[in-house]
Amino acid sequence: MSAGRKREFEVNEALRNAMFTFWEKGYTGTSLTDLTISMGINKPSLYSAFGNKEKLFVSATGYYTQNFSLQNIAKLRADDLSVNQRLSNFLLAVIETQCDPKLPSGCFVSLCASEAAGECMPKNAVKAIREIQSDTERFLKEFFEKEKEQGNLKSTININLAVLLTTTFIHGTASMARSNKAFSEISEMIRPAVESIISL
Amino acid sequence: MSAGRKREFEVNEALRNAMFTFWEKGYTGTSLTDLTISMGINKPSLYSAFGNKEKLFVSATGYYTQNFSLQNIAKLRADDLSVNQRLSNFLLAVIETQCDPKLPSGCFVSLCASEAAGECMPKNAVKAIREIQSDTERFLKEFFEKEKEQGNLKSTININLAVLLTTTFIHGTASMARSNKAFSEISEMIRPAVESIISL
DNA sequence: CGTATATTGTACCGATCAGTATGTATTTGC
DNA sequence: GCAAATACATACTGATCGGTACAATATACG
Repeated sequence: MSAGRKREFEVNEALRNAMFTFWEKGYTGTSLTDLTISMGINKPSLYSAFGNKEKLFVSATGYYTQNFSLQNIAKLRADDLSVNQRLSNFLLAVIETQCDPKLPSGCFVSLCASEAAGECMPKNAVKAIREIQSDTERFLKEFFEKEKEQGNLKSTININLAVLLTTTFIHGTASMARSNKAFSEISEMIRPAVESIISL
Repeated sequence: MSAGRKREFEVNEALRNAMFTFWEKGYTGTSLTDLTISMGINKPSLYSAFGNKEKLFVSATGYYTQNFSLQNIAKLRADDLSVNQRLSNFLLAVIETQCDPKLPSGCFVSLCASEAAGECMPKNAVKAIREIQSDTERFLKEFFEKEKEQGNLKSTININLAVLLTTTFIHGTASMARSNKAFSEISEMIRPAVESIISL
């Protein structure tokens, strides 16, 4: 082990809190002061551990992917369930996250992606968010393609449209959750949404 | 007419450009400098004509309502068309606006509503955005209720769910437009979306 | 014309932005 | 115990934030 004073905070825990702050306020809306407060450290510690605001944001997107995105995506892969059940469970998990009172409302990715279009975010921050989006699209595409191959969906299904309907629904529910619509109401939409996708 | 030097800019045109800037960058992301540039005036002119940034934003939401929201809502009221056609035309108009290359991408209301949840927007700005949202919900609710009364929808339809599905779809497509999805793809979703709502 | 009124441009205000220099405290290796 | 290395806390940087004071300019009305 190298010499030097020991770090007095958990990097991963600080990163988690940083991600929550970005999730709540967006990239531009989050100040360095917001971050140092939520992370419980001061600026020099932040800069030495994470580089700068942009790099911290990129790290935060990685944290989100590992601890939120991928856990929802996993719901698509429960082999013993029907297509309908798997897609429904996936959407339910997404909406639970969006409405969880212990988390910021809505969706971290959806919020920052909309912000990114305004061109007031640094390049690598935009890139990181775009990558989560394209990853999600790819996972959904693979899901629908596999189900189609296995005969669980119509052979005429338009897969690109199915993916787009799914992501559109997720971003829509994120917006509703962000506007404080109740989980009980939002989750009611899963059934009609899934049916319209599956019957394509 | 009162004495004094004449204003060298059109208030309504300046307001329009201010609204476009908020639409592009959100409330927090838009600086006074952004505004004075897009409006083609300098700060004292802005403050004398519009009060301050918050009041300018409130005025901008009014401009949006009059010139964008209400024009789309009008599509719901074409008496000679079927429910399906009216709702489809409404959604098509919304998506055309969201994807119009001459306008900022996505939806002004959706963007600012998501931003508002982060609590970095002044009170009256939040209030103005929330009012546009509740107005839209009220118009949609009236639309579905009237159609139900007239027997154009099932008597068992869940109207609150129909409204929520519609607004969720709109906010979802706004997010897609903001992520540069093509109009041709987004508009393809109208048919399945409308069918799932109408068949409730 | 002269005066009151309104808008303009410039230059400024304190506060906050992202980011850093510097000195002190703490740890390891020798 | 001492030197090198790392992290901490404080205080600072120039730039930009929203907002304004002030003087110059232009208009209407007496």
